[in-house]
Amino acid sequence: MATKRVELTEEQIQLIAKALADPRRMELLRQIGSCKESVECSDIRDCQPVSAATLSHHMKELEIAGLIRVTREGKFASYTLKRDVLKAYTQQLAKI
Amino acid sequence: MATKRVELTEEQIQLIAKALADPRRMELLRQIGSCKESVECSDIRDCQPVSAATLSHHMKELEIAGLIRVTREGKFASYTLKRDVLKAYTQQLAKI
DNA sequence: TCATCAATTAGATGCTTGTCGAATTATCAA
DNA sequence: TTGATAATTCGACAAGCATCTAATTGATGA
Repeated sequence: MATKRVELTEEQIQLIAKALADPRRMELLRQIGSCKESVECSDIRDCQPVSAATLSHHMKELEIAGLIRVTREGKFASYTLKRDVLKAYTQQLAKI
Repeated sequence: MATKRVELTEEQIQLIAKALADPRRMELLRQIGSCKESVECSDIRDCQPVSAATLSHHMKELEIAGLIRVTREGKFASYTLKRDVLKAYTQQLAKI
């Protein structure tokens, strides 16, 4: 899927900036982004020394910021990077 | 001055991400960036509803992150955006 | 139906941080 | 030298947040 143009509100920009401010979330986003397709929650838990509760919390922050899409199948959750949103954010910053 | 290539360490990336996470600092950076040349501290105080102490604190954070350069002349301080650093950050993000 | 497992939510805790007023430092003019 | 002004630093406080364990929800297989 080609990334499409996204317009970010000021509120979204702030949510994204905050989401990226935590090192763990930055790392999570990188891991998700490193995969062409989606990444399963359990795969991430294997790599991050953090409780399931904390991981869930961080994923929610990334989702609220609009940086990832969460899809659930049965018991399992998986995540994909929304590249168009990340791109819109970097372009917004570059305009400064 | 042409912006030159800058390589950011992981620590610097985190400092920048944190610096951008506060709405007030984001606003400050925009104001500084909106000026071709440097911006005087007093000009900023006129626009931001914040105490001198708080302003000084934020400027220090931006400076530590490497996003601005602070120059002092006599009693006065002025700030310039380090565009090469900001650019390096956005490029780093875009690589995700 | 029941036990199990994945993920989320709830509640608590300790650390970080944005903010201010007051004190301090540094500069300049009279 | 003294007084005024610009900026920073100090000390304190409240809000926010990353983290955990425990409890809950939801799905699957026996």
